[in-house]
Amino acid sequence: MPTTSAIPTRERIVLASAELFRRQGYAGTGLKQIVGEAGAPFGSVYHFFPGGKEQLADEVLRTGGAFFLALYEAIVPPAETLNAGIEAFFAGAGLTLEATDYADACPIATVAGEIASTHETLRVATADVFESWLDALARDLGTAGAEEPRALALSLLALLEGAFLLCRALRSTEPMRAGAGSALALLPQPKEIR
Amino acid sequence: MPTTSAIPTRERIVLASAELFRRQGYAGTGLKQIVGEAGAPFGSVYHFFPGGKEQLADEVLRTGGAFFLALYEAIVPPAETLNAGIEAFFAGAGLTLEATDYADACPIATVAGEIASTHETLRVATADVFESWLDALARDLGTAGAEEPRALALSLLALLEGAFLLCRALRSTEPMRAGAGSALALLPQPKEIR
DNA sequence: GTCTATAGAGAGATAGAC
DNA sequence: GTCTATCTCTCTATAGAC
Repeated sequence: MPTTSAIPTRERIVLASAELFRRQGYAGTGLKQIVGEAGAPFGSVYHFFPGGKEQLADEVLRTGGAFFLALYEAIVPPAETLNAGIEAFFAGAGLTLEATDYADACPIATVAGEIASTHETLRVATADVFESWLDALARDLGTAGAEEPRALALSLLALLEGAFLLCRALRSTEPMRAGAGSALALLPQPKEIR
Repeated sequence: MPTTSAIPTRERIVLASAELFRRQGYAGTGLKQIVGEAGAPFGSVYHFFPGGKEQLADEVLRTGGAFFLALYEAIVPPAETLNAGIEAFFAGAGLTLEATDYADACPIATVAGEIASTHETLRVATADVFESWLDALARDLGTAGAEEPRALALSLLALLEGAFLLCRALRSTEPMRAGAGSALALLPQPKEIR
């Protein structure tokens, strides 16, 4: 262990921003709070992100989106069946909500809602992230035999996002469990003898 | 410069706040912007809402929730079948999104997401509103023969909320149409006469 | 390059004139 | 009671010391 700092300053800023943005939103999170949480000097934000808060948020949304996609890829495709994979993903979402006192839900939804009509470049970033998720989900749905993979992917993602919001507002995982049940009902049923 | 106004100052403030909060969120909307939009003097906010921004937001969330519930009651129960009512409600949501350039979605979702972990009194307000909607929806689902009305109501509301978010981010009504299709698939099928 | 100090704008909130 | 003027605080952003 030659040197001290484990995580570089730039990365600490991105990680702290990701956590705060998803919990408090974009406008509700100040750069002062971010550098405080990251243990970084204020000027580092503009050293690493000359475009300021908006450039930082853009990168946070895209990296958070990529991380969530990787989580999906690690859980769903390796599962024995698509149903089991989707069920595990919803269950994991509920566990994370409980473990974080209903703070950590979708990494981009809170920001997506508040900036959709006001910050066009960030809106595009959220759209790109959602499309990347939809592509992966539709791919797996098609493989599993869904007739309209794109439409079903949209519905399943909407179910998840809506359940995230309701769970946080109601402080309960009941909406996530209900959403999981409905998700399974919408999936193409595994081939069976009829 | 008008000497009198048809709508009282207090109501104009609430209406302007409702529009701005749902589009820009709570932290993203300033009181200065609200009174500017409402054509009211700044001091009126603290005259009518001594509790400041948070008291104003609490009332905005609750009145917006009641209005949306009234919209539901006006569209869904009078419909010939529950399926037709739900379909009409989703269709209306899509039309409103298009007509407002994807600005007007759920009246409380944007705020609900950003304050869930930071403003407990507002979080309770959003929870109360969601529960009032769920009660009405579960009531109608039970009447229509759903086996688990509460769980299904949660899923349908999650579908709607998630579709709202995706529509705004993608600037398309495709998620709302997909959500409507899935909503109908989840509903209890109308009894057949034989 | 890293970090501090501060500028300038705008926030929420308040006091007091009328 | 209605409305104006201003207070203090915090925000994003920048300049410059080290």
